[in-house]
Order: sequence, then C-alpha cells, then structure tokens
Amino acid sequence: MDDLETRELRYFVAVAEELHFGRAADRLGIAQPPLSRAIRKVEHRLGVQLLARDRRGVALTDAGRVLLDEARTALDAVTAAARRTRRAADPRRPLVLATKAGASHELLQRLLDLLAEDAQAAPIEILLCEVAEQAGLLRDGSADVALMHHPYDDLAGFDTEELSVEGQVAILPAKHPLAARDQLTLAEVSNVPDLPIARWPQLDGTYPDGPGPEVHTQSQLAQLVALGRTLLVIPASSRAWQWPEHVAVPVVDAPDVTTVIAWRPSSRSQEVAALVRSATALRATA
Amino acid sequence: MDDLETRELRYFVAVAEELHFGRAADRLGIAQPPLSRAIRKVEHRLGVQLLARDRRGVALTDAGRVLLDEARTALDAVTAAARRTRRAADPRRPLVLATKAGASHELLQRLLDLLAEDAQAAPIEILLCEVAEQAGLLRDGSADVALMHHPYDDLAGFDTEELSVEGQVAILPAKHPLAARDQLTLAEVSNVPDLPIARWPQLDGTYPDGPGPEVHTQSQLAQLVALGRTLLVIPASSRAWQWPEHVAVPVVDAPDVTTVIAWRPSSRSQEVAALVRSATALRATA
DNA sequence: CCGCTGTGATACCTCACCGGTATCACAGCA
DNA sequence: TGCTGTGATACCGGTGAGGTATCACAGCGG
Repeated sequence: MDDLETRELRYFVAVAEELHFGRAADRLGIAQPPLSRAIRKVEHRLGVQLLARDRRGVALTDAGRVLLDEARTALDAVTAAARRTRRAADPRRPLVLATKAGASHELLQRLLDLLAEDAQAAPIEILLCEVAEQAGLLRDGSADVALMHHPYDDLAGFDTEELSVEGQVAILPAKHPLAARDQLTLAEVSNVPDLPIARWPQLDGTYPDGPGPEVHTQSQLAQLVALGRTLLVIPASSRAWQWPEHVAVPVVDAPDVTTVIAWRPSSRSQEVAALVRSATALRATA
Repeated sequence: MDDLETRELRYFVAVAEELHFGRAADRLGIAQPPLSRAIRKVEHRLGVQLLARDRRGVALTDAGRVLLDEARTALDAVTAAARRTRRAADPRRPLVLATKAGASHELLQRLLDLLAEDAQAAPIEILLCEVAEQAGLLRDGSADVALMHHPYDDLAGFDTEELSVEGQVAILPAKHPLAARDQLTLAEVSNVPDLPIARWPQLDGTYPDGPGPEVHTQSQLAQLVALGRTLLVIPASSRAWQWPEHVAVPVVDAPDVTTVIAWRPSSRSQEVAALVRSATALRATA
C-alpha cells in the first residue's frame, strides 16, 4: 500500500492553502526546494497532478481540491488519535465540552449545576470557541462533546441529541428606529440599507461579496452592532449580546433554532454517554 | 505539533493486533528490532505506555486500546485521501456502491434499471461484500455509497436515507420440522436445540462463546443451513439464501429491518447526491 | 541444575532520504 | 536589458530507519 505520510499531507495542505511554495515552506519551517520535491513526489506516487504551476503562481487542480479536503480530515484524525490516547492515559482527565461563547448560556448553566450535584459525574471543562469551530474541535480530539445549533452548524458526521428549541431575535443598535419595535419579520431585517448583514469567512478563509462588514469573531460583531454598523439575527438565548447599546427584538418568522449536544459517533466512552444522558435529562425539566 | 506518522500508526496497529513483535514485524515486512524501537519512540513521544510487555507476551494498556481504535480510523482516512484523489483525477470514474451480497436484491435491481434509463447518470459499479464490511469500505474510500440495514449495520457517522422497510424470515433446512410452519415467532426460533444460531467474529476477530458454529462468510452460513446445522433470521428480501435445501418462514414478531442508502457526510460530490436522489425516488414507486 | 526455546531489548553499522545552500530557467516588468 | 520573483535543479551533509548479531530472561523439559 502506498499510503501518504502525515508529513506529506501537512506539506500539501500548506501549499494548497498558500498557493505559493515559498510562503508554504516558510510556514512549515523548511526551505522551499525540499517542499517542491516532496509535492512532486506525492504527485508522482498518486499518479495525479495536484497543482497547476504556470510560472508566476500555483493553482489547485480538481484532484488537488479533493486532496486538500481529504487531507484536512485525515490530519484531524491523526491528531485526534494522539490527543485521545494521551487523554486516555490521564487518570483525572476532564471531559471537554465545546460551545460557542455566549450561546445557550442558561442551558449550559443548568447542565453544569446538574453535574455538580452528581458526585459520580466526570469533571468537565468548558472550551469556549468562535462560531462554527466546534466541528473541528470534535474532529481533532480537542473536545469530547459540543453544544451546536441547527441550522447554523454543520452537524454532518456527528451523533446528536436535541436539547431545546427556541425562536430568534434581532440584535440592533439601541438608537436605531427598528429597535423600538416589539417584534420584526425576516423581510424587515434582511434588507435594512443602513444596517447591512455582516459577512463571515467561508471555509476557504475568503469572504463572500456583499455590503456588510467583514468579521471573524463575535466580539468584533458585538462592537459593530454597538457602533450602529450592522445587525444580526441569532437564537434568543445567546448572551454574548447584552451590551447596553444593544436591543433584542423577536423576529417572529425566523426559523426555530435547535440546540443539540453532539459527539463523535465512534466515541465509545461511557463518560460521554453519561454526559449526554445528563444533558437530555434537562429537557424534561425545561 | 508532534503528529504521529502514518508509518508509526501502521506499526502500532500491527503490533496491537498481533500482540507479538516478531509476527507484527513479519507482517510489515521489516525486522523486529526497528519495530520495537519505533513503538518505544511512539510511547515516548506520547508520554504514554501503550503496551504492557511482561516477558512472554504483550498486552494492550487502556491507552493502547484507545490508540488502536483511533489509529485504525486515522489510517482509513489517510488511505481514503489517496484513493479519492486518484479517483477524482480519473475522467470516467464510476461511482462505487457497496452492498452485502444477496441482500436487498430487488431494490438494487430497480435502482440499476432506473440509472440505466437515465443517460445523465454516472456509471455505477457494484461492490459486493460480506456482512458489516460496508462501513469500512465507505470510510477508506473504496466505496462512495452503500446499502446498509438497520438495525444490523452500524450507521454511526454516515448520512442515510431510508429506502424500504420489511419483515424478517427464518431460513431453515427444508427437512427440519419447523420448516413446515407458515409462520414462527422469535421465541420459537431463538432456542432450537438442534439448530443453534451461528456465531460471527466480533470486531477484534474473536468469536463469542456459544453452541453455534463459527462462520465468517455468508456462503459458509448458507451451506451450514443446507446441511441442517443452523438456522438464521434475516430480512425477507435477501436472496443469498435460496438454495433448494432452504425454506424461508416469516418470523412475525421480529423487528422490522430498514434498508438505507448511506454515504459519508463530508462527501460533497454531486454524483453521490444524484444517486441518492435516484434511490429515494424508488420509494414512491415501491 | 542445565541446556533449549522463544520472547523483546540492545549494540552497532549502512545507506536512503530529508533538508539545507547555491544556482538555474523563465515570466513579467521597468 | 537588467531586475525581481517564481518554482525547479544540483549537490552535499546528517539524521534516522532498517538490517544483522547478540543479549537477557522466563519458561520448560530432561
């Protein structure tokens, strides 16, 4: 079997992301020539052209795009293997729960309270992350479970249990005329000329086109709202947005958001199973 | 980052499976001393003891068990990366559909007929496999989609669409008294002294205890039934079991079996999506 | 008690290959 | 026609993977 080595995968990902051998080599901490050689070797081994070098720049071929995607998940799996093994050997390892900072605050609080009461429960560690990071953290073994939100997050590849369903609110600058309303519709908020929707980076790191400001952290966004530059529509339970300059107005026709607890389906740990059981028990008391 | 190399993962898996450095080295085609060194190095790098060597034999530690599991999936992901990349570069690549030999025969026939009519549809290749192999084939990129059966197969980690639901039948030797019945119950078939249920290998390759014969392919099983040595309960649509010496009797209280089409959630290929759409279209006409 | 066998670990050597430096070939551009 | 920036090539040195020979030790049969 002519398996690729993880080193080769790392190299390819670096080049595919930078689209520049020099910068990629820099990022990897090696010189450019060995990197060029390594990539050619991979191409030769696979019998496939991955990069189109046309003097002055590099572009991904179709096959290269596929490998970029596959290599990322394969590398995640490899790091996860090391991480989980180390944690398995740690006698007092806490479970790591990843969640978006500020989201589902009350639910999380109740979950932690419940676990605190239960002397049996494994210790738990909260890993707060930015939007849409949870999937990666689960995949590379940085987290054991995550709170995620349908339809915002991509739940593909995980097992989930539904925890709660809630409506959404628009977060507006307090001074804006719309902030005085006691309810809004999607049509009303989706096209406010002086409050264009902010744009998040896509998977490849580039930003979609549009009039709104570019952001990649929640605090940036919170500040932009406070400054009266944008608005957003989020689940009602989110607590990252309670600045004095913010006003939350229910959006009556926005799709409901479901908070779920997610974990890797192959996780056979009883601790994870017990945690999920505790979390779902909260539903009854909700 | 101290990522493990795939070579190291392969080495560890070999030792963990053989529980014997010499045999593992043999299987890997290298000598024993480098293998010992490589494993020690991994243990040192992770700071974790993976194997308990106690003179005369090797045993897995808890952490070792975790790594064995994680390493297998990581290696699958790496092989999948190479395989899918190669296939992406192949202009006339067919989609590969994995299914248990003999199962859901009519459904498969109708699906192939439907695709044959559709000139647009990508060419498709059928990969027949033994019981429970489909998950591995999907994971390591050998197959794009699979027909799987709930609750028999482990669907964890895949996206699925339900295709059909059916009852189960007992397959019996024609000469056996129970073969004359026109229906049976689970209680009746589960404990027939002269027809003990056959035993399949578990994940680790060992067989569970019990009176029944050990099998690992369907044809072995088919023959054992014909010989009057065992019986089995399977979905009504299975066609691998129509030997003249076999009789199928409905088991009225057996749980229904759902045939699903499954694929890797991260698969972004339109061909796969189109195939799934075709398959689900069959439901309406069923 | 003494070999004998089978285990993994150790010692030591060799050479492949990874990575480094220097340089080339070439496209854009003043 | 140089200058700059790109990736490819040439060549060299050191690390480390893998080989052979051997050890240390536990069982076990005589």
